[in-house]
Amino acid sequence: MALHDLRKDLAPISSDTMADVVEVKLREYLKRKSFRPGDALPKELELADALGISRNVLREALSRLRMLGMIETKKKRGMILSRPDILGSFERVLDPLIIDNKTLQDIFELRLVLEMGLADLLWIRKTDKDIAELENIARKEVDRDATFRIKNEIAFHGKLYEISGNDTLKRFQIMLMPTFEYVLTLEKKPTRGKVSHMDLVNILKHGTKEDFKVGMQAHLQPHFDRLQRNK
Amino acid sequence: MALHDLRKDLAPISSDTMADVVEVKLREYLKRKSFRPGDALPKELELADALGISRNVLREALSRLRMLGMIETKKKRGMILSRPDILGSFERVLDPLIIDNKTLQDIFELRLVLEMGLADLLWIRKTDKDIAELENIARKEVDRDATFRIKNEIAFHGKLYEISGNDTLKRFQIMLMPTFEYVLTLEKKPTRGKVSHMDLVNILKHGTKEDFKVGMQAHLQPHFDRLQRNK
DNA sequence: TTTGAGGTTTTGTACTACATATTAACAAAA
DNA sequence: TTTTGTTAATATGTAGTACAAAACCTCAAA
Repeated sequence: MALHDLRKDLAPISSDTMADVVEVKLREYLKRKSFRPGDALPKELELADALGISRNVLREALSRLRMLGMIETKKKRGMILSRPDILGSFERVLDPLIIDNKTLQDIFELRLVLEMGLADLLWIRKTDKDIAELENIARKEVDRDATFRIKNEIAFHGKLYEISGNDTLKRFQIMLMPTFEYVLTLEKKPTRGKVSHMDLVNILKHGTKEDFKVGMQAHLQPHFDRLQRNK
Repeated sequence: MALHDLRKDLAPISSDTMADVVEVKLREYLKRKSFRPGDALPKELELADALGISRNVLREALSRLRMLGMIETKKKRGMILSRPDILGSFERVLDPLIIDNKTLQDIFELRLVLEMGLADLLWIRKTDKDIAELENIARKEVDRDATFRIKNEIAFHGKLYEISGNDTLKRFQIMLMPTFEYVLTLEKKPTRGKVSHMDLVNILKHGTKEDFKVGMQAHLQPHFDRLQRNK
């Protein structure tokens, strides 16, 4: 019988290490006991004893939770539960160089989707001050070289997310940006939409939300064209 | 002088553990040497020696990278670099119960933004088969109880993301869903938009992309109203 | 050619020991 | 009485050793 036929019937056994198991158990434990941020956790030896494992393994699992920001430890006070930074761990693995092409493409699209969906939030939160600052950014980019335009492009869209008043969203898009840029470099020719940043500013100032959606779509049209071509 | 005044001038010193440092160093090392997925890494003892640390500390750092999916280890073969699951670590911390309210709200909005920005992708990728399946889901939800409607709500929007053809996006929204639902339960009265799922299906079938954007906006209008109120 | 035995290597786990930082308690000094 | 200094206790951080377990290799035997 061929190997791949066998594989269908007998999947390779999953060999979780103790640290893997303990990590899950600890997370379940924290949840079940409904600890609140700031609450003190049992000490390492107690946990290790309770789980019937060495302090070594326990610490490997704790190290993971500590990386996620779920717990903090002080030398004598012991461990306390804390609020994880939900984007922190995401940031660690979001490196264009280690992500496969399919996922890179997915992230590229994800940013397009975010950009397109931003209008409703903007219209709820935008202020005259915001728009003035955005206009400042847009005004700077005429007649500058490519390097500057890229930096300004980031500044402009970054400011848009800032206006959305959503810190998580803003941080998220900042993290997505390098991947977005990276995918662009894979393409040969530079792409520019028919609607400029300044056009978008003017729509924000005098236009309607629907105008803005149409405008943003036109601004990003070259990217959508590419998706269409690779369909 | 008051304590918080002092804090402004003298920030508490950050005491990174060795594991923290080693984790960063390892990530830099992997990047600098531009390892490719599948490449074998030096063995633990060699790494520990090179870094001048105990195998213990090294393993705590490795444990983190292993959690992120950046490396895999086999008993004798040693460690190999692998592709991290970019959403895996995100999933671990995305629990409504341990996230602060501000971030919960941010995530709620994030999902709204995604939903609103989905139209362009849908129009590039949708097929008749997709729409038929979506219609099936929408048809089922008439005259059912609340529990069923929630499950169906998830199925419907899940299918939408599936049509987008973007696996990362789909997984992402599935992970966001519990948080979204959780925020909804914080609200008193249930909210229903003027545009139903079936309406959206019909727009997908016969309408334009712009119609769909307007429709989706109306569908989610109650949520945006709430944001507006809490402005 | 396949099977089996034995040896080797590398990770996985356990245990011990000690360093270090932090807290608490108490004594001493202003 | 309040502040400062000292000491002891304690939990985490780090190091080191030892061995188990799994995977691989080689070679011999069926």
